[in-house]
Amino acid sequence: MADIFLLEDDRILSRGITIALQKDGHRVTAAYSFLEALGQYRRQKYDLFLLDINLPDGNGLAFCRKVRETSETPVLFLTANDREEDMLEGYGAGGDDYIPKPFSVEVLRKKVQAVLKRTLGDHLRIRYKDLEVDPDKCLVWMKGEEVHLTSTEYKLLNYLLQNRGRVVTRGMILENLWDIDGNFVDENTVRVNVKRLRQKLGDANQEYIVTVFGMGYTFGE
Amino acid sequence: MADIFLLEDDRILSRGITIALQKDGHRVTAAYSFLEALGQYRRQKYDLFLLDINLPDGNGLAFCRKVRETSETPVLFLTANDREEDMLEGYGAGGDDYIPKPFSVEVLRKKVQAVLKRTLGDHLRIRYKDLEVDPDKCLVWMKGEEVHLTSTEYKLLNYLLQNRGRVVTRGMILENLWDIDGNFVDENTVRVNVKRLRQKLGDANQEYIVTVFGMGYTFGE
DNA sequence: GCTGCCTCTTACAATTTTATTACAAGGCAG
DNA sequence: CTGCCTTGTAATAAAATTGTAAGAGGCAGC
Repeated sequence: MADIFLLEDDRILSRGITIALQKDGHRVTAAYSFLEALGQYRRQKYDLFLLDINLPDGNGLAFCRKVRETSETPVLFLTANDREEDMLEGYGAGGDDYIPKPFSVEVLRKKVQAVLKRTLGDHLRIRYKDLEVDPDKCLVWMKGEEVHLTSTEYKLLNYLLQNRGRVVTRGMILENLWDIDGNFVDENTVRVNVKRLRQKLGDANQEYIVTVFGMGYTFGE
Repeated sequence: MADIFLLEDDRILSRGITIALQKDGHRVTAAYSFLEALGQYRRQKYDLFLLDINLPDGNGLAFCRKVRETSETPVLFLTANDREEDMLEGYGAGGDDYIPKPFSVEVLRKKVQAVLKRTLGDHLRIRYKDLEVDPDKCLVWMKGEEVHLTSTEYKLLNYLLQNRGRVVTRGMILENLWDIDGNFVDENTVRVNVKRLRQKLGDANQEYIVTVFGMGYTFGE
């Protein structure tokens, strides 16, 4: 299961690719033009970019370079088989592989699978809307931007994520995140930390951490 | 995966070779003239030199001798097929093999692969930015300069490298690098050793060893 | 609107965590 | 033994985090 960004102007082909990949459990975000892609791709982290090279209003290669400026996310190019120079340039722009058109769905799935296996491994990231959490690195991203959290904030976020769909009271949070050894901590402590977390996540409107009046907090929804 | 230095004045050919080798997972640094090569090649360690013999401003053979003064790094020559004397001279200058022009990309890849297999074996060097580590020889280079590390520092660096992408706590480091036989060592020991390592690596800005406040350390990123 | 309760927000000081430095004990080669 | 290098400890400085308290803002019931 991975997040895949697809840039392909042929809508019918795009639809086909999307369906094939979704069948494999991936989430696909499709863009149909260079400009649209530029506007969209930063809104979330992706595990793989699938880029058509020839676009009516730009070039997939340029887009690849743009991606490469800030990340190592793998890139697969879709290109007409007879345009060998495109293929070569694809590697030049930092692409990981290419799929010559026309291609069978099987080839596409295999290539995608291979790249994902190589790059993701068993590495698992948690995503919700524009939020992304990497439990291994203890890193958090919001709209693609890395957000620095303190360990308390990180633990708090993690706790809320693990209890998604449930309302957790401040008491529960205190019990789980603060070692209560007779050393009492004010419940307001939780409020302050929630506030700080919200601030760092840019979550003024409680899209992520939602207050349930009289109860506590819940994540999302 | 290896670092390859390419000296070839024909830019189109150079580009093609670069792309082909990158496809095989190698990193290629290209120089287009004798002088440029002289200035560049010391900035990093390479696993293989690919040298054109005929250059407008110098000679690949001379460059090869220069390389041979300080290292045993393998050298492959690119030479026009009809200049047999070049080929012979190539071996004289310390070259390991030659590839007659014009050559197909396949031949190039095979020869490169063969040489690397022979010289590197499964020997794997770790590189990150300007840092290079040879786990077999326990040697470390920074910006091409060898850095002397004590065994503790080396073990520490290695541990961090092996856990790249993960945050390791001071406790984990202690458990793994210090034989805790009831003989307790202060956690600050780790801090001090990290400090010493950073100093030797010239890593004042934590580009390599990054502190994760409240957690521990992580390598890179 | 008013009241009482719940939640948010803010600034600040205390605490915790990390970095730095100096020093002394131990080890090893000559 | 002597000198040099390594390495842990402890003390100090620097940096970052975190709890508290107090006031502001909301919400529900009346």
